Amino acid sequence: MANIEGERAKHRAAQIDSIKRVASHLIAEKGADGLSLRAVAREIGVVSSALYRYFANRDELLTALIYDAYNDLGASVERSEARISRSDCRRRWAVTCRAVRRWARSHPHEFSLLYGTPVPGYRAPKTTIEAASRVVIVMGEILSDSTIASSHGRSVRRSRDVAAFLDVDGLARILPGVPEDFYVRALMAWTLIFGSISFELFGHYVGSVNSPGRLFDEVVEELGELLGI
Amino acid sequence: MANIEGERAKHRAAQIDSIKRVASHLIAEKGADGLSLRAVAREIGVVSSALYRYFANRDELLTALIYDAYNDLGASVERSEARISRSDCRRRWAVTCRAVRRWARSHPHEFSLLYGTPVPGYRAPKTTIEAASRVVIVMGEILSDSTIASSHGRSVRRSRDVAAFLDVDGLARILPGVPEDFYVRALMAWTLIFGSISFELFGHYVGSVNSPGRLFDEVVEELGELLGI
DNA sequence: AGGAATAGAGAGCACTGCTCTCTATTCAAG
DNA sequence: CTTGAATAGAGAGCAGTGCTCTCTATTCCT
Repeated sequence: MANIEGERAKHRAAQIDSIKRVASHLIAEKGADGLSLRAVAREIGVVSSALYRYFANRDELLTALIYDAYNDLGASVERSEARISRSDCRRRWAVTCRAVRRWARSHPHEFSLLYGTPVPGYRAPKTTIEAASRVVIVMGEILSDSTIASSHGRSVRRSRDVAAFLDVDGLARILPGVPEDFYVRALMAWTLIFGSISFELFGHYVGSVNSPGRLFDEVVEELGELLGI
Repeated sequence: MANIEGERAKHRAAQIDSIKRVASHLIAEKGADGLSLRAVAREIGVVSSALYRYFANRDELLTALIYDAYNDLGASVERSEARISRSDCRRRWAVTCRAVRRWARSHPHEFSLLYGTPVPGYRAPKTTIEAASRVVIVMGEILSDSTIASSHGRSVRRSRDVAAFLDVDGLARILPGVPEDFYVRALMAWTLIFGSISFELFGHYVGSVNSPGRLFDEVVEELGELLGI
């Protein structure tokens, strides 16, 4: 079972790769709605029913592509961030945020797939969530490092018991060393970064923002201050 | 031409109404992807080709529904905000933001239609943009009123020349009396309010936020402070 | 009253996701 | 090495989609 050397197993892996590659191109060109199994089959020179040997249905293929896209985004952001000196938290923060935006702008349809309207009912296989966390983890590390380094006494609003509405255990794993008072602001930063990019890509800034990139940089800086980075 | 009294004109208006009503229900139940012209036709007891007498294609019907949804959201938010004393800007701000969230949660598919992945290529007929502005206008008025009332000297980051990347004319119309230094923060607030709701509805808070409502309230308050409301 | 505009019916085209059956190939165990 | 099982793909077919075209009945306007 699952003989990795067999001719069949090899062919299978290659086919799955082909399917995902072609499907990925289709999505990049025409968006998730434009992804048609029949078009994929046509492209790789096979009849449409053959695809069902590899993916039970369209949603399953889409889920696989979502997983890959999260990993692509994550890897891209990790690479950019890794190039910056660990001690320069401000720059790490700015570079990380800009890397997210750059990926989003060069993969608009994939970004929509990840952060736009969810396509299936739910799309929360555990592996997907894990892949989705990669960007968040990078951001969390920066905040952690900066908090530890500066032990700043920056005033944070009266904290209220954050444990009442946040999953403090989960957040503590992403934000080690960061006081709970900061959790709300950290979530705000995460949300606003992706919210800004969505607003830009989805056209909501048309008519009020001429250079979304400049605004984004301002937002990143403002958030850096709010977080004490 | 356009005789509003004629039997035909009356029937036409009624049919358009029926179509939109049925289509709206379909979207509310199954989302924009689940909207099928044939299903609408079936429901109102007419053959599918007849619908093309009223809407040139699916996108045009969708655009009409988007327009209506923007207006429904706008009217709902305006109603809530109007109930608060004009002088109590903090409360007006909180109530307005909560009204947006309440509408979004009771109309999740419509919210996705407006603020999720854009469906056609572009959807920017002028009337739609106008309808979309209603919520923004309410928010802008609150910020204006609070700025004028308090003439606070709250410290805002070095301003940079905002005119270089924002449409200051357009923004000045929405934010009369608000100094340009605040424009970036105002845009941040707008973006974060809708970004938070998107993250909640699209499932990105699963695993880190237990009560999105509580988090939302915190965010609203934090934004209020950032804006000096 | 008669010609023009309109609403709807109905057939049809090209496309979709998906299922089912049937054949050819590879695999793995005797 | 052979033989029976597992697998990949082909091909037909079903039910659904958006949309177009033609044809008929009704309303409108002059």
